[in-house]
Amino acid sequence: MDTDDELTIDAPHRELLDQILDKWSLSILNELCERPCRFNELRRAIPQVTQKSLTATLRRLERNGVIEREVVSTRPVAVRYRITPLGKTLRHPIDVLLTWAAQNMPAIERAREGFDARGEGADL
Amino acid sequence: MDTDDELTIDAPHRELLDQILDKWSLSILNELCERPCRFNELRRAIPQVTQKSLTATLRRLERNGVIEREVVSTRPVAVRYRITPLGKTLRHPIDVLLTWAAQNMPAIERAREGFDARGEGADL
DNA sequence: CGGTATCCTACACGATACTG
DNA sequence: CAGTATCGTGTAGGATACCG
Repeated sequence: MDTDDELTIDAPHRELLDQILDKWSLSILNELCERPCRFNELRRAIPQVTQKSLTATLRRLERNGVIEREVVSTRPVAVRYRITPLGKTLRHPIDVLLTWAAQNMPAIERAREGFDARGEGADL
Repeated sequence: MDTDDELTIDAPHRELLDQILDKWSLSILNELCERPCRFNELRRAIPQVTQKSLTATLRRLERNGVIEREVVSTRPVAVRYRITPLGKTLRHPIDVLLTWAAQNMPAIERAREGFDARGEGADL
């Protein structure tokens, strides 16, 4: 437990994590880890996301090399997104994160209630 | 590797992760995992953060029960922040994340260059 | 020292309309 | 189907000043 970790978080790391842990990326990656998806499949899988945000997020993930965009020139066009080998290396970190969230959600909720009951952050 | 993960990301999970993986939380938690810190120690450790953002982030982390705030009523007051047992459970997820970032940064940078060179996202 | 209180601005994000 | 274009808004977060 005392792995003496000297990991720091410099700007490039922060920027990278911002691009991959942002509002929609986690859901998209989680989805694409299970199977390749077309654009509208993703929309249905993540109903809250708008076209615009989905497009933007997909582009960003593609730019970072974690997903791939393949255009099938049928009629009408089909576009299929899939995870890349690099993207697959994200699966473990994401799983760890989601598992943590699932396991600790109750404790977090209790903590919030206690905090809020004391009115220490009435404006949060 | 085929753990058949059916982890989904519903709103509460997303909200929770947003509060803990946001711009400054990772740096703060990473710092507090190593030692308790006073307010201005944290500012020095993370020079880019402003007072306002640091205060806000600390409050949010406190609300979620992952850090503790102890006021030492000396003259002038001292305030010491420390990680809680619940917060310590975050160390592994964070380490996994930072390790991933460190290991894959070069690959990501190459992917970005390739993408940008093709001009596919001239406006990103 | 460890914060609040204001003010301000960029940008993330949603809503809506249109297109090859 | 898979986007692009345009507009409008909320708000995260920086700059600055002040306080117990």
